[in-house]
Amino acid sequence: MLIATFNCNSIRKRMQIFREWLGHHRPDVVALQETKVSDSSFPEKELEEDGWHTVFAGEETGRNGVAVITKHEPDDVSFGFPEDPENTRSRLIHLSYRGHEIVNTYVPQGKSLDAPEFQFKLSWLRRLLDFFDRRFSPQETKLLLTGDLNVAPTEEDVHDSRKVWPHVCHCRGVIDEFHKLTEWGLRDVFRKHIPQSGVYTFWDYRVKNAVDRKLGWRVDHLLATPPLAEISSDCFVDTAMRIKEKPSDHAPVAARFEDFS
DNA sequence: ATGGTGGACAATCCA
Repeated sequence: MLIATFNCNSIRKRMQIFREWLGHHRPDVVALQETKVSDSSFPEKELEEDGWHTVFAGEETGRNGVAVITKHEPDDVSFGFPEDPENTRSRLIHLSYRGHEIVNTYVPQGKSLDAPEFQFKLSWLRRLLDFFDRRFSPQETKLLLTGDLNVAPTEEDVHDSRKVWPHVCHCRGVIDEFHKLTEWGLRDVFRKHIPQSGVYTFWDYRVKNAVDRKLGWRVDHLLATPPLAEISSDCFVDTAMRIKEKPSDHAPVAARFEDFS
């Protein structure tokens, strides 16, 4: 079973290379972030024609937006945090999928350390943990938290930790919240398979030749509870997609699990 | 050098 996460930075702009990617990898689940499209304009039909099931939640303004593409019909779907579903739906989708709980989120970037948006980001990470703790058991649930978490949790996850510190994606506050999630029971599936530093998932468009110069960040994650993490067999960043026409500033990250699909 | 590029929508806002 192959599960991927991809901040596509506009699904409409990325439709051509994304359809090719789906056809090549035939994943079971793809979590998308920053679809940047209202629900009425989501390119549902093309994906359906290729045989995919799609759930999505966007905004009329064209900001944020998340979606999940699946090979089979999901068993259950919910949007946003239960206490505030309307205001949080464009950043969070939860699927029950063939014995797995899959949570796709686009964590707020945070703007700057002194901005109210940064407090919103910290509260988002706390609400994620609260959501999991109320509903799931880390030792029993096959839970995957995936998406653009906007957290580079260690110095191995940014090109120059000391240079960027403190950054909204790489500072004490967000790293502490990330650790609370891992202490609760979520394991970093990427790090299980890729121990070396310098493998990234995001490169700022504004930095010239950022990919070649390895000036990236690892902010897109697949975190799994032990029953799921222990059956992962591989994880990779698909940098091939980055050399296509009109790439996103993020690359897809995918993990394979020895499981039914 | 408070820049740079790309995407949303249609003057700026966000990453």
